[in-house]
Amino acid sequence: MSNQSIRNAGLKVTLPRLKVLQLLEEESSKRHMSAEDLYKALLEAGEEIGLATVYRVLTQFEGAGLVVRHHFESGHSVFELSDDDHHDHLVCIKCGKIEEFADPLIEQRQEEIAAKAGYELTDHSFYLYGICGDCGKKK
Amino acid sequence: MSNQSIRNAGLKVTLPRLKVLQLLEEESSKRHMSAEDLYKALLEAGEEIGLATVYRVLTQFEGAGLVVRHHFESGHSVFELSDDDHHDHLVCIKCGKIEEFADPLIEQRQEEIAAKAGYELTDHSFYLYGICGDCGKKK
DNA sequence: ATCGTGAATGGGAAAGATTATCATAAACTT
DNA sequence: AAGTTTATGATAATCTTTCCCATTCACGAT
Repeated sequence: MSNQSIRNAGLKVTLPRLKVLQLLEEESSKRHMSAEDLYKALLEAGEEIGLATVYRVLTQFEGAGLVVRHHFESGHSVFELSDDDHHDHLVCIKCGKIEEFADPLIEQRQEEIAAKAGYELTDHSFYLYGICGDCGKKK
Repeated sequence: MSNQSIRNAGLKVTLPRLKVLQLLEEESSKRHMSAEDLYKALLEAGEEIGLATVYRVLTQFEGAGLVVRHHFESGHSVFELSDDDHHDHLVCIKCGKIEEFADPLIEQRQEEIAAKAGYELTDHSFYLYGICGDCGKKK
């Protein structure tokens, strides 16, 4: 339950935090949302929340490992609920559709590359951009 | 010569374009520079140039394939002179040092992943973050 | 070398995303 | 239930990038 997730993250359970987390739980698998997206959606749902609070809460959630921040190409951040099994993203540059994938072979290769260069790997950012099947047809 | 590169890109050879390109040729292998970085460096070198021009020129260079734009994690763009052989980046999160690497195995795997999902791959963004050998010692 | 024209420039205003400020309101402790 | 601390919300501020437009520049023709 969202309630516990927030507590486990070491954060007080407040209404704004709950609302943001619940919305992410509903939507995050369908689409990746920006702070603005979440703010508007909550307003439309009749919630009273400030944009600054949404930004703050998202930053805290990110720090606590509850959500993952992505940059994609647009420059601004979008967020996704973090699940345990890591995955990367395949983004359609026409319609914006996002598919997720996991590839153990690439994961392993990354470690090897980092090790060879004397780096201790902490994180990575990996996005594939292309044209999805649907968009490819109707050119 | 920078002169020809600009012409080949289908752009008029102007002083600002020359200066930006030359600065990238000197610095780009050492560090990746933002529009602001380039602007300041040119001012300090006594050049008269406007910030808006730097942004415009970089966007044109990117479109012409002369430079590559990276987002890294900071949110703002940095630029690198593009060379023919593609490579990705390994970034130290402590000191900011950047190493380049190329891995045919990963390149090939990307194609396979995209194909399996029905996507036609157009681009990708791949960064590894870690702690470099130097920074790892002096913890 | 000079001229004319369309394209490029520079400076400031504008836009978009995000963060800082601070008085008010909401949480947890007692 | 009261007090203390922390979070919130509205707005201002900041940062990066783009837009606007009068002036200047590059380059082909003279």
